[in-house]
Amino acid sequence: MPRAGLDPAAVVAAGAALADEVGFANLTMGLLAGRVGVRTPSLYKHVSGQDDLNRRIAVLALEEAADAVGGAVQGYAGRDALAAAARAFRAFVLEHPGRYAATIGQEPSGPEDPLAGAGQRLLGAFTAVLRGYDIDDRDVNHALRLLRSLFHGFATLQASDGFQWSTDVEESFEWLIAFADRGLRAL
Amino acid sequence: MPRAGLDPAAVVAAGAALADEVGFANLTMGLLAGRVGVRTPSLYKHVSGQDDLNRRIAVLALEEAADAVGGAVQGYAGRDALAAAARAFRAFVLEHPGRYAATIGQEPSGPEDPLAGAGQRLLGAFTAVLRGYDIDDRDVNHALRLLRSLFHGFATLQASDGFQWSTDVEESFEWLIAFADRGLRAL
DNA sequence: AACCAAAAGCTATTGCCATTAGCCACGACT
DNA sequence: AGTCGTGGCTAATGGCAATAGCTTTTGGTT
Repeated sequence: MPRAGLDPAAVVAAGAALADEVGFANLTMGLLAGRVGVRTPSLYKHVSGQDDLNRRIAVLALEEAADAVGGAVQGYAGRDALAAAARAFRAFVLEHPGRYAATIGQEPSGPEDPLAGAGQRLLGAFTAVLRGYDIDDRDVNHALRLLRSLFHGFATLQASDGFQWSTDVEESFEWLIAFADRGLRAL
Repeated sequence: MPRAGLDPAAVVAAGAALADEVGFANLTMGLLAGRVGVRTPSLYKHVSGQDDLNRRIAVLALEEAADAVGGAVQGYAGRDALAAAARAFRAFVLEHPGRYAATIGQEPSGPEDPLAGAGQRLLGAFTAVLRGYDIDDRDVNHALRLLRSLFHGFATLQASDGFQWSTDVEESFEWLIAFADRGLRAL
């Protein structure tokens, strides 16, 4: 039996890719094992179980999302930055619905949890967007939560194809960006 | 063996209550059976399986949410209506996290699906809120999606205790309502 | 009042999935 | 060449969903 040359990172990456393909809810250890060319119990040499796998996928997703949003914002400010961040975030969720779903309902066990760090990085990317607006210090946290709620809500509703989002979703999203921009400028 | 006197509605109601208590992810057929005083296979006389149960819980949750929001809005208009709807929706999600979680990721199979009808009712309650604002017909749908995204996002992030929402979540929520109100009035 | 069919329970069983135990081969390093 | 940790394997366990098939209650009909 030749070695498969796996390591935790490879297993997690494959798990994330598989989750995107088959849906997070349908990600099983057996399916993942088949994908990486190994029998199920062998996966336990790299991750300690399904919970661990899920958490690691969530961390990966948050880091990638933070990179995507952070990268998209580079060189922009104000409305342009907001639009870039929003589009990047939504694109990420739609392209990687499985790994993003892994982040829902995960909460960091403590400040040392990698999940907390990854979450902070994503939040930081949105904070950068807010710096382009003239917002009172007291309002920054509220505004941050607003943006997070708005984008998370829109992306997840669309990803689950919630309710007859039949047409012009793009248009609605652009409208939403404009709405948020007007509101933030008016503070 | 005395009959337990169950019917589908009772099973679904008990399932929803149990989901609120133990979390939607931990709702199992065995647990529900124990709760209603019956052995597991007997549940299958009332619901066709776990998927069916989940969908029915989701329908119940959407109907209840629609009732809560619709009722709260009665007699109010404009900002008052918006605030009432927002608070009612959030209160519902926080009081019934399990059944609300059942609605996430469910998509109606067709226009005949009860899930579609229940979703429409909830949407209708929010539409009523928008009537209190002077919104161009072309924008109504966008605004509806905005509100749905905003409230869904906020509620689910808080319910999953997303990111250190440590304190002053109430304040953030009121801030968010004010933000949306200003934006809608400015249209 | 007796009867009977449908409904609603039950036990037993199957099969899938996560997880653990314990064995064995590969291969890097001495 | 020897050795030892790592990463793979088979086998087994336990939980859960689901199905099969039997039995009892129940409510309506004669």
